[in-house]
Amino acid sequence: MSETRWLSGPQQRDWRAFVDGSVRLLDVLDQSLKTTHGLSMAEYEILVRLSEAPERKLRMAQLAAEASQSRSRLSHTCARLESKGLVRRETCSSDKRGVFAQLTDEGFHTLERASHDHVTAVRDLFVDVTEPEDLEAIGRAFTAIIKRVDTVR
Amino acid sequence: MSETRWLSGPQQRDWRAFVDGSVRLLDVLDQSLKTTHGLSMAEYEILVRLSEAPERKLRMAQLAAEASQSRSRLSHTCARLESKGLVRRETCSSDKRGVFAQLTDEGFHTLERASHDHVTAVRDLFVDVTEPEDLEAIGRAFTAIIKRVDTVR
DNA sequence: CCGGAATAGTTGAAGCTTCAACTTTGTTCC
DNA sequence: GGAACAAAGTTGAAGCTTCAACTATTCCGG
Repeated sequence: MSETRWLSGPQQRDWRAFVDGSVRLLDVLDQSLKTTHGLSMAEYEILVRLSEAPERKLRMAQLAAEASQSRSRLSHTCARLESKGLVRRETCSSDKRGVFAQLTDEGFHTLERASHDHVTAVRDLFVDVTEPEDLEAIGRAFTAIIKRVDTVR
Repeated sequence: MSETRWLSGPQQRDWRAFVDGSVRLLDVLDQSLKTTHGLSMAEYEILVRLSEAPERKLRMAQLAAEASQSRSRLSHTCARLESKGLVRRETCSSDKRGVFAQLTDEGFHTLERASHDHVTAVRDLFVDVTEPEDLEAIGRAFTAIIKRVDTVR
């Protein structure tokens, strides 16, 4: 076991700012979605991905990948969304192991309402307090991180 | 209710890269800490804050604020850490409502071991795939976000 | 100095996530 | 063609977080 290579002072400050900031930011967005629309951010992400898919439906595995969730978690969450009437599930005819999740009309309208407030909050708390070039840097950096992290998962 | 001001295409890409990337990154770090040292990242953060405090102890409320956790969550988590022998709690003599959490020696040594691997992972998955100027941008941006979010909480 | 409001922290239940085991269906290859 | 293996999802239990209610103590205005 090698000697630990600690982060430099500035690196550590930047890293901690990110961890604290992202935890708090995602927390507030989650609360806000939950209290005003009864959705968690995880549920919201699922509705968004479905709304953008052809016929507003996706296979469970793909939906899980796009929403960065485990399959198990998606199963449970979809069950909840289904019982709220926002999503419907149907088995895939060509591959009988498979299941499609599809956004219902009610789900779509719930998403329309929720996304208005959500985007407003994202602007208020994130975009509007970040310099445009810093926002680009964030996009660049996290795109690379996603690629890196996915090699390890 | 006003018209929704959507994010621009690039803004949306940057925002989504951040959300996906941070979820996946924090996820992997959490798994890794959990499997190799039996600690969640939330627990790890608590140990870190305590280790840096004078006498390695802090009041519960301050610890909660520093670790970006609710008091309730901290109570539960501290109870678990206490039962693992990593933390000890004692009431404050000057304010009998108050409680100090203190890192035990065992907690300190657990942290020493865990932080080695954790920092290595943070380098591998975050620092080393990010351009230095992008890292600075992240630090700057999230420092501002913390300030903004804390006005709303 | 007393009664009401505020602060510190805990608790138990409900809700969500993770984990491991399981069922069903598809794929491979001999 | 069928045995072994892999892939898609689901399930229930255990673990962690959130929520609301609660106790105990301190602060503050009159």
